[in-house]
Amino acid sequence: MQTIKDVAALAGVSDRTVSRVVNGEPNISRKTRARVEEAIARLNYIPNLAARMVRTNRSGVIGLITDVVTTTPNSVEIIRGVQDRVSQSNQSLLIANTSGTPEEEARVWRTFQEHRIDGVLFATMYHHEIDFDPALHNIPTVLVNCFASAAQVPAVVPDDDNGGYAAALYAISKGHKRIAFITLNPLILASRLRRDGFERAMGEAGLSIRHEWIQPGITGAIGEEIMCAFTAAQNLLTSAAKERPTIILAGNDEIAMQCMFAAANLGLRVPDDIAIVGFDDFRMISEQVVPPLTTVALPYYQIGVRAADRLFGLLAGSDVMPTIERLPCPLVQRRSA
Amino acid sequence: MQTIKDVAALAGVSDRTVSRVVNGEPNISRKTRARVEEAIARLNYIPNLAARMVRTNRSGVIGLITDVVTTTPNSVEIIRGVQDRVSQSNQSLLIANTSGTPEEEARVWRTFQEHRIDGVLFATMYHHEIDFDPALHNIPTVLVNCFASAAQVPAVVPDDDNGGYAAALYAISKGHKRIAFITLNPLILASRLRRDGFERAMGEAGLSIRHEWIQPGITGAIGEEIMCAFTAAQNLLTSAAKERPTIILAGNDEIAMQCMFAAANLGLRVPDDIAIVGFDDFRMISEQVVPPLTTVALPYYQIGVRAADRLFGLLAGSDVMPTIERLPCPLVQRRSA
DNA sequence: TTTAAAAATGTCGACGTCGACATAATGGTG
DNA sequence: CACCATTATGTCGACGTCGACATTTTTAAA
Repeated sequence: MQTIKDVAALAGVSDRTVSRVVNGEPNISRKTRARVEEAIARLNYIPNLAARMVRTNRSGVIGLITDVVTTTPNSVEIIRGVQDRVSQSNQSLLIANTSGTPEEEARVWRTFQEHRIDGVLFATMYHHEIDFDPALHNIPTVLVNCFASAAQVPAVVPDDDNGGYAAALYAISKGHKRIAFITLNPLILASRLRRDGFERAMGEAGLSIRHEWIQPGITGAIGEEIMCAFTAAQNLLTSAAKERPTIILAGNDEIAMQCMFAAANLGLRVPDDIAIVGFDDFRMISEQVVPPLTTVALPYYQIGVRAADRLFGLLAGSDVMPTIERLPCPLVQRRSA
Repeated sequence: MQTIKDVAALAGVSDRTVSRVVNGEPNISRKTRARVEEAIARLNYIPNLAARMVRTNRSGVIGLITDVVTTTPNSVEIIRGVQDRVSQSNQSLLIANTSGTPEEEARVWRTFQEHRIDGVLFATMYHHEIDFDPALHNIPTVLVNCFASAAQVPAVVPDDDNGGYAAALYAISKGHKRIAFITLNPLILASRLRRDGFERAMGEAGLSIRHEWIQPGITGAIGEEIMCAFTAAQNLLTSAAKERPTIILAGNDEIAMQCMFAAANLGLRVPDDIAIVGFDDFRMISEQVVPPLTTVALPYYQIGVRAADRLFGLLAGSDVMPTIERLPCPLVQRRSA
């Protein structure tokens, strides 16, 4: 592999001059720069970042730690957002996965420290609170899709509460009065937040909430969830037309999909007999279901971008935002409501 | 940050001895090792990989290049497989994304070369043939979910053909005679392969293929696909019971889902009136649809693991497999067929 | 033309680690 | 106890780059 010295020799200048050209430093004569660039091209010289790193003590690498990437496939969008932002700053992205176990997590942090990572994005695939002690790792960190209320760690999360609010508001604005809500697993934070938003909107609109119309669509301990949205929807929809809700807000798109199946099974048309609104905007479902799903979008891509953005801010010593930043979940109108 | 010399000073040995302990080299006396480890712990010393890299000229980092991660969320499984295998070998994973543009791709290769990456996994999110000139990059590379027939580049891909075969075989084994196939976009390689497998099985079973029962569920140029599976299924299912297929094999799970909606709309029960088999096993769909979908699983996780495995083989100079390795797509039995 | 300021280039060494080699301590053997 | 084979530890320098500083060249003002 060619080094800066080979280039220097060929161009007939000192290695330091080549270094300057490579790093775009000022005060290089036009002629010298041309000669050096010529030599670089001829030798196909490629700088050695490791060497630079040893010298400068900055790696230009950001680490992304994820827990169980697998559960929510759409959280790839977070990765994509992060990546776009990171490569825009000419940095690189090292990723690692804790599989959810503390041992693995420790190993990952260790590896990152060995790489002298500039900063870390710690992303979870469910929006939830975590135990996080920044002092333990000593690397600037931004939490993604999770937060630590004890410590003052910057975090970027979706605004589930306002998402639920938006869904309810939309239903109300369309004239619905009989509104049901099939929630996520109550053990999940997002479940509570989305429902809170829903109830807030209902309250503000002066609509009463019928408690038998708020049903969990998922139950069971985390890791062994049981999907019961189909049954819940079936129950909601079997009563006489006058008695049943005219719209179901679903805790997520899978639940919404099951509602659609329940409706179809009962011979009810969506959205005419029963309107349905999802949550998350998992395209694979929301766009492919028939009719396509009106849903509240989780801004995963934005979250990734913002998180990386804040990390760079942190590194530059200029992160000014509130510690926990909530990104809006916009309603995406399609045809199911 | 502490260096090996700080540790050496504290332990009262030479830096070289510390290095030996850190790297687990033999011939260190029990006592010395203990003293050094004590010092390491006390100082919280963490080796500097960059420095090691400069010295040894091996980075211990594998690069993963993906194209548009976003389109097929489930291909995260590939990443997860790669990651598990890579961290098992105590290497790290640098990932970057080309967004599908040649400029970005060039940039990514360049960055990887600067990092002196040991090897590259080049993954595409659709199974297809690519133009790939290994001489251009000069880094050991394994292709993932794609292949280059011109050059002799190791590749790991799903065996779509046998997947289609398995689906058809399953249908046949269940006594179905009237079998329809709603394909992927004919422009996609997987479409042809899956269909080939289907036709092979039909041929072997002596069943004739009714051409009006093979319909595309997706059409249009790549990047602007139009989903028409719902309509296709509707057409297939509106004829009288004696005249219509008893089972539909779908090109993927989204298509299968649309078939289920079409069936429901026509008042047909799955699987009693019409059985449906998907492809891909996108859990978000296949497990959540009602009834859950019998489908052919794309072994994405395995593909990731195998690809990384082969890359390490390549690096160790011992990759012996056939250039293009096809991983089986097993049928996952659920309740839609 | 002289002169000072600015621009362009060069010299040297350090970053943290480990390879090559040298040396010292230890343990058996005859 | 001398001797040699191990085993254990140390010395030195190089890896490729860039920071600090020095030197030379150019430019422009006096």
